[in-house]
Amino acid sequence: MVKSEIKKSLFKAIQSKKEWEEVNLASLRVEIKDNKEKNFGDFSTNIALILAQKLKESPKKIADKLIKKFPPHPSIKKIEFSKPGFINFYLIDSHYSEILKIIKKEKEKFGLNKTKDENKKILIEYVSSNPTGPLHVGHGRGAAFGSVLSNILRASGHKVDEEYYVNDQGRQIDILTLSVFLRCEQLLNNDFPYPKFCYQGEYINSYAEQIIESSKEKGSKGEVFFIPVDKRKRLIEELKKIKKEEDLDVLISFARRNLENKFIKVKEFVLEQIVHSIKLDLSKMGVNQNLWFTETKLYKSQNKKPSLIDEVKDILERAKLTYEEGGALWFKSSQFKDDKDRVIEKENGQTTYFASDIAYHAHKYGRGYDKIINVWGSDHHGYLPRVKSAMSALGLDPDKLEVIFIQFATLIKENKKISMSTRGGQFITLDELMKEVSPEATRFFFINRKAEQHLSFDLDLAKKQSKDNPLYYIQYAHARICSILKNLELTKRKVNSGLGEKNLNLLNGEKEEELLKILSKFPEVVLKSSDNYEPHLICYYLKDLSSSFHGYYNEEKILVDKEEELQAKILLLQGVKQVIFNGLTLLGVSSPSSM
RNA sequence: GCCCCGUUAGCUCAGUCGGAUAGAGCGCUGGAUUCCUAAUCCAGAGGCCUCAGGUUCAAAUCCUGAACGGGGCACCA
Repeated sequence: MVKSEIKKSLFKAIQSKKEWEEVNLASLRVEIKDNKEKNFGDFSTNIALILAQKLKESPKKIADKLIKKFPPHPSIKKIEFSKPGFINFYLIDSHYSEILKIIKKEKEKFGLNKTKDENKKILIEYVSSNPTGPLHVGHGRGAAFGSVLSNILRASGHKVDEEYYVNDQGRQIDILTLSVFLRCEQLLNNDFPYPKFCYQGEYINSYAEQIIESSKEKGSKGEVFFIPVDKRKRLIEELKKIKKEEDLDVLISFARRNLENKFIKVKEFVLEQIVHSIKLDLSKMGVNQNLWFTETKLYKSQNKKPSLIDEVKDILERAKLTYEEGGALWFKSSQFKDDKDRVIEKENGQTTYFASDIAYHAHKYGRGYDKIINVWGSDHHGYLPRVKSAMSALGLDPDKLEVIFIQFATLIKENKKISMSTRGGQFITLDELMKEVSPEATRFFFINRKAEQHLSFDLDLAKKQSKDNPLYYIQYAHARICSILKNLELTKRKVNSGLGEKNLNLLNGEKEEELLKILSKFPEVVLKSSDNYEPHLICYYLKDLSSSFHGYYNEEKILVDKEEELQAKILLLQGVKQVIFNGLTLLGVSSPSSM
């Protein structure tokens, strides 16, 4: 926070010089940086170097003038010029220890941004996996990312809604329903063929069994036929003819015709089951979206008004941004920023997934958010230009929509990659992963890498209970502090914060200063990770803090006899404990008091 | 062919809107426990920041090109 004050003061200093009137402050890319090297003070700025170019004056001269004009600041001890043109700021010794009073006061709110002028209303949509099967490892990364980012954005003062978009419409769901039907038939007649293009997962069988069970209960005596007996032969013949994926469409319409409302009922049943299990998996991981938006909603017309999908179609048509070709309806997305035009209504009259997405995103815009964030798998990156094109076409600001692409995750076990093909049901589900390691570790390890990086999730490491495992390392630091505080109680000594606050100057060891410095950086780290959508920064920060604490712990005895020193140290430990807690809470991970 | 992401120590990865001597963990070598949790700590070795140009007072960082790896280019979702 001192940094922003330094920047302001520097600008004031510039303005106070007549010969520098022309300088455009807004265009200056001034930075105030933390110094790694102690000899250069606490902060440094490059302002003199930047101005040197514009003013055609030496950095030294500029720096000298700036230093002279720099208004006094209670936390700044001295300001110095240093080659080749930096200005270094040295803070007074007590500056960093003051942070302990602030932490003490703000407690779990420390690190949260309180500036209200930049608060935004944000919608963040993530996971949104098709409800055609359980979540797998790839979805887990998106889930952890979206959830933690939401926490962080909230911590920075924004109002955040978390949403899951359920694709409960369209062909994939029909294939899913068909798959369940065919499994039912197969369970009742072993010789019934099952196409390889249908869903293969074990969960399909389980749904089929449930359906058969419930049909039995309803009175039909044991033997249940879903397809009318006279049609079964025909169906088996059709099944034998299936050569490619598209051939399934024949079966779907066959099933729809002959099963009538049973098809819809089974579809609804299966969807409900799958969505339920998705919600369950997510909540196990601590992911709880507060909004669930179904694609079906886009197709329903209400109060005699056209459906959302018809509405956007209509707008595009009236704007003459569509045309017919080959029996399909195309949107002229290439007029905006897309490589080619895209189909919104297929030859068979069905609208495409893209059409749904236009309507869906238009609806998001209509809900009054300042920022709309989507978390997508990196394999969808080519999809973004067409969605943005559509938003532009509808007269909406495409920049309001921001998409974060998450790279793929691979699992490592015993130093070997585990292959994860979704085909053939040979994939590892998120639930299995959480059973193998813990839900907490799952969350942490997914966040512990920036989104653009491919992630190797090392199962053995995530289970390890040693410093190799960064999560345990951090949690252990927290537990250690709790243990010390407990020991203090056992010796019948009491915490006296007032005395501690008066003796903060005793925290002058090298390790203590380092800890104080790290603690005071926490608010910046939260802000930065929020501004740049980089939750991983919190993980790295907490590792740093924990490492510094463990070093301190090994070097110095905390529970010393001298009361003043003891109380100051306790205050420091409480600060570290609080910040670890606040950080882990942002990550959605617990802070155990004993391990 | 076009587009997105990556490439930093033996391995896994950080690296501030370009800034002063490039960082951590693992692994390796050597050490630390009569004492608050050794589930820990300390020290050492280990670098052409993939390559080649360019911009700049200053490049791991920005621009151009190349190589390698992952992903994407549907009337699928």
